[in-house]
Amino acid sequence: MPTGEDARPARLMAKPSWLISEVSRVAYPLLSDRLATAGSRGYHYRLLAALAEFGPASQASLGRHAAMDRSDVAAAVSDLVGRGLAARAPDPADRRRNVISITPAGTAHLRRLDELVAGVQDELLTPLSAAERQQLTSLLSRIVQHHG
Amino acid sequence: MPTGEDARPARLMAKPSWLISEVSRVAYPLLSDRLATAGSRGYHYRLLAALAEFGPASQASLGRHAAMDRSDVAAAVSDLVGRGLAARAPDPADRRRNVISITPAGTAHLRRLDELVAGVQDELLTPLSAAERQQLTSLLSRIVQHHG
DNA sequence: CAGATCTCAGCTATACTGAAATGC
DNA sequence: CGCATTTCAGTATAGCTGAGATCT
Repeated sequence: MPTGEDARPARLMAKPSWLISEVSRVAYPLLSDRLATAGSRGYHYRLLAALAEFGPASQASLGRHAAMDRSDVAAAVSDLVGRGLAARAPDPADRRRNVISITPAGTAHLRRLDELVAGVQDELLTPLSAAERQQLTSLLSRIVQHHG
Repeated sequence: MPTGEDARPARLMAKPSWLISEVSRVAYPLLSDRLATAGSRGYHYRLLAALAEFGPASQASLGRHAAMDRSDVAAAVSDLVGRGLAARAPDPADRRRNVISITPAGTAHLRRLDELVAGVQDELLTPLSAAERQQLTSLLSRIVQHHG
């Protein structure tokens, strides 16, 4: 094995879509492992965040806020309810719906997850200055908004 | 449903790791669908790129260059060989290894995939100027290099 | 012996699809 | 009727793990 095998094809290194997927691949286990220390996954954090910021909502509405599929919302909400972090109740005004709400324990849990997630940002963006992190966030936000 | 349900929790929108995964989620079907028009997937492009730029290599070496798992390399190489885009031959110097090489048809196919992938970059980065695209690429590259 | 390579079976999480039952 | 909601079963992919056989 003569030369460095960690080298990547130049074709890939020059493609933003490749870099994005590589950073995403780096970020995923960082986030996933941290959340796991609190017995949670990304879906749980996203749902709790949506519940905390937008208030009680149906599962369908929740899925739109948290950018999750209806199918995955159902399963993840059941997890949260099972752990006492959220409550599921029938909607008296529309009996097709469940109204999901965050519990006090859920709010406390979200705060804990917030700290874990903040730590991941620092770890992921270590090589960037504060100004560069802001720049990156801004550029990515515009891409996300455009494809919204 | 009073207010916009496309709104995302502020907690998420402020997290680079979330934005990265969102952009990655947008980019994936763009890339995947385009490559599918040529009967290929991301793994195929990455392998062909590594073969074209680093020359014939063992599957293990190929996996390191293309950032792929040994297991996935085996399956994807079999795909390429089956389509005549790569060749698999035993290494006379080390009989544990297969030497994988790109064929002329593989080189031609790679050129075609290159055009498709280039189109995806434009589509993904539509809202950004040329300078901003360069900036984004640079920031992402530094993150990737740091976590290499 | 340790260590590398290849193959295969299987696993997890994300993301998604289809269908059915229920209700507006 | 059309449409929305929930639930369940199932699919696909990327990425990864473990085990075993082979070879250096």
